[in-house]
Parts: sequence; C-alpha cells; structure tokens
Amino acid sequence: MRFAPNPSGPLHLGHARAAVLNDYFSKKYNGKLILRLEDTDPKRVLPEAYDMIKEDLEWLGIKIDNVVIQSDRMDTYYEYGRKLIEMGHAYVCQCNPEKFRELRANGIACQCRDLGVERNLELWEKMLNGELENTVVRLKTDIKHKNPSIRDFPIFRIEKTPHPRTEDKYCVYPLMNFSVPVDDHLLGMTHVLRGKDHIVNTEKQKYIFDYFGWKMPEYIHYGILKIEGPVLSTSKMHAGILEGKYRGWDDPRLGTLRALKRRGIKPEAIYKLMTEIGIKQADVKFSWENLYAANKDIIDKDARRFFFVENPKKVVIEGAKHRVLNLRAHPDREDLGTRELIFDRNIYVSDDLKIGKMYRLMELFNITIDKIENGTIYAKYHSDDFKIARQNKAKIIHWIPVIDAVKTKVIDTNAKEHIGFAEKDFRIANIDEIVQFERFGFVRVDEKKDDEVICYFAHK
RNA sequence: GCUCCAGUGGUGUAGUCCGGCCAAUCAUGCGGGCCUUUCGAGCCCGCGACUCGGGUUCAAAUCCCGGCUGGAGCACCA
Repeated sequence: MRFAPNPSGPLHLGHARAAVLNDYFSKKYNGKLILRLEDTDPKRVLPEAYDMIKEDLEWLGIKIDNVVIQSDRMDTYYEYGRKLIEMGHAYVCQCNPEKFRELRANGIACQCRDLGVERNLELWEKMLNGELENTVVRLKTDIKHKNPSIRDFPIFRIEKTPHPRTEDKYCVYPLMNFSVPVDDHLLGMTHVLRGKDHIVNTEKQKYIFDYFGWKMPEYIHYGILKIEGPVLSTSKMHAGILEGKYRGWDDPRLGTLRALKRRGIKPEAIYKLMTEIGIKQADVKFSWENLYAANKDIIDKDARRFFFVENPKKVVIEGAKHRVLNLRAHPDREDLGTRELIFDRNIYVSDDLKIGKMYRLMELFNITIDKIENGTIYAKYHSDDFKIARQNKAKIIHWIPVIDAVKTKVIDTNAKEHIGFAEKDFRIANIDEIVQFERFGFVRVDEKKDDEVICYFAHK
C-alpha cells in the first residue's frame, strides 16, 4: 500500500486519516507501506515539506518501508508516456484549452487526435526539448464518455517553473492520472485507500492499466472527513504564516499534526480515532470530543497535578499561621512524588469571592470573606476541619501562595492567552511535559522563561 | 446543470455483501448515584438511532423502486 501526499506543507488531520488507514491495513495483512511524495507540480512544492512529512509520519508511529519521490522518476514516466504514444493510445494536443473544452463538451475529437504515431513522436520530442508551449499529451479514452472530464484527459503538461529538486532539468511533467497508475503498478500496489474525491480519477486511471494490460490494484474510497475548527488548507496556512498571522506550522489554530503535538495531543490518540472512523464512504464529522477523550485516556495517568489560578486576585488572610503542605503530584500515584505549598498570609485565587461567605482553600482550611479594598480581598481564618466546610456548603477553591508563585501563560486553541499563577513547584515540570491544572484542563509545557512559563492548552 | 455515491442515537462505530439469533454493538457525550478536599479519574445506573414512503417476503436496518437529505467529481492540481 502507499501513502502519497503532495509535499506542499506538513501533514494535517486529513492526511493523518490516509496515512493511518494505509498503515493500519498494511500492518494487519503483513503488507508493505510506501511513502510516495507526489511532487510533479513544481508550483506546489515546498522544499521543507519532504522532511516535515517524514517527521510527522514518524511521530504518528507509521512505519514506512520505502520512500519514493516522483521527481526522481521522470524518465520512467517519459518512457511509459512514449510507449502509450507508440501504441497509438495517446497523442500530443496543441489545441488551446478553451477550444478543446468546447469540443470536448460536444463529444467531438480535436484534429490532433488523428495525427499519426510518427508525427506524435516528433512533437513529443519537441515537447521534451522545451520547444513547445501550451501543449499537452492526451490519453485516448472515449470522446463521447458520459463524464466529459474523462474524454481524452491530459496525462502530460508543460510547466517551465523550476522544480525545487530538479530545477530546470524537466519542463514536461506527468499529471497525477498518469503518474499514479504507472507508479501504483511498478511499485507493486495491491490495495489503495484514498478519499472519494478520487473516484473519477480511478475511472480515468483504469484506462492506463488497461492499455498496458496491467492488473489494477484494489482502489477503495473513503468518505470526506469534515473537520470543524482549525485551518486545514495548506495554501491558507502557508499564506497566514508568511503574513505573520500564524506563529508557524504549529500554531494552535491550525490542523497540522505539529500543532496538535504542540498542544499535547498524543499520536496514539489520533491513530486510534482514525482507525475507529474507518473507511466507510459516507462523509463523517471529525469528533474533537472523541479525540480529547482518547487523549485524556492516555495522558491522565501520568499527568502531574498543579494548582493554577487564572485572572488572579490577591487575598490577605488574617488569623492563620504560616504552614507547609505536602500534596501528591497525582491523586492515584504515589510514585510521582509530592509538591509543596507554603501558606503565608497572602494568596491568589481565581474565583470571585463574596463578602460574608465561607470558602474552603483546598487542602488547607476554611476562611470567611471580610471585605474587599482596592482589589485586594481580606479574609479571616475560620477553621481547619473539612467537615465544617461541608456543613456550610463552602465552595472549595484553589489557591496559590503569592511568594514564589510562577507566572504562567496558557495559550488556548484560538491562540488566546490566559494569564495566571501556578504553584511554585510547577517550576519542576519539564518542557514538553503534559500536566493537569486542576479544574482548568490539561496543558503541555512549551517554554520556560526566567519570569514566566508558557503552556499550550490541550483539553479539559 | 450533468455524472456518481452515501444516509444507524448529539458524535464516531458494529451489523447491510450471504434477510431471521438486531425491540440493534462498542466508545464518546449527556443525566443521576457512589467515591473523592479537582467541576479530574474510577465504579454503578440511566438517556438516546436503523432518512421517509411504497414493494417483495412467513420475516427487512439488511433486498427492490421512488422521494428527501447530504456529499464527491465535472482543471494543462494532487
């Protein structure tokens, strides 16, 4: 089987489905998986993408047996293209596109169709030498086919834009409806899983298999995956990055795999979801809910817990002594160690506290709110016993000691920044670690600066 | 417009090929409960679907016809 992206950017969720499905089934049946980079349109090639795609696949846990780059195989395409002309199944067409389109719409062949093999080979050589403009090679199909796009569709075109890899070595490039069947056959594909947007292409490509007398692989088409939210169009992403609208290919607003990685989404979660969605032809809506649930399953057991207060408000507590708390880093796992919270009169909270009400500072004690002055809340120590808080239906709130509070910025999926403080021991969290800010959600530690830690929000 | 395809709970999925064991699977979500000093996790209970109409048949989610809805393609892109 194969995964055949166009190297115009890194992989996104849409590619992930194709890659995962092909990987899943090739493993299931002990087959091989080829990565075929389809770079036969010089205009749409982004040189960095070749490596980005390999990195993304590796991250996804997809094992590639072999990498094939189409721009390395130009001579092969020329060879088979020439054969088709020699067999009289293809011809060089110099009609202008509008004229051809009009003829095609009426099911009428153009004059080029019957020029004869000799003349066609002559023109073909001229094409390859760069002597011609506005010329294509067409496959003879059925000029009255009920789908006009199938009537003598083009298989080679002239493109003089330099290719990032081969520069100006070639000026004639195969169209995918030619390179795909040639490669699928030569590379020994038995099964191909692709989106249903290729159904018509499969019909076109069948002509090539038939003309060469090749056995056609099993082409299976799955439905469209509708993904709400992130930007997926490679060209839009690229333009946005160049404009400075996005921070890069891993901006949290984008649907690239590297953006998901940065947010703390595990490749296993993506893999699982994609295999679950499967290959049916009905269109499906991508469920973020299910992705997050799968991801939570993976990360929850390892994620250390920390207190984090967003939009911090300062609270001064009267009548309580300095004390030190040791809390577990994870409620169910002793092996993840403890963290220390030092209470010393001044704390931050996130909630709006109401005067006269009782609150329970989590793991600490109960307080009652006295007054609010100049944005600072004054509270009194009430009692230690948790039962009293229960009896009084006191809300249990998170708190952060003002001393040593870690200034923290969480960037959410809309690239919006949430500023707050995390407890002092959050400093021990490593870059790339996924932690849970209790009640806030799971975040991935992205960057640690001297005065601030930056995290990306994964999900609740 | 033309050609082709698909429709199972809020979402994803099993079952559709080869009709009965399907008053429909699993997950997620939602509601409730237990536990818990996270509104997390776990455990328990519950909610919720075969697009509609006709036909064939002893029997239809499954087969046939039609409607409706959704989608794909109709490039010198992939």
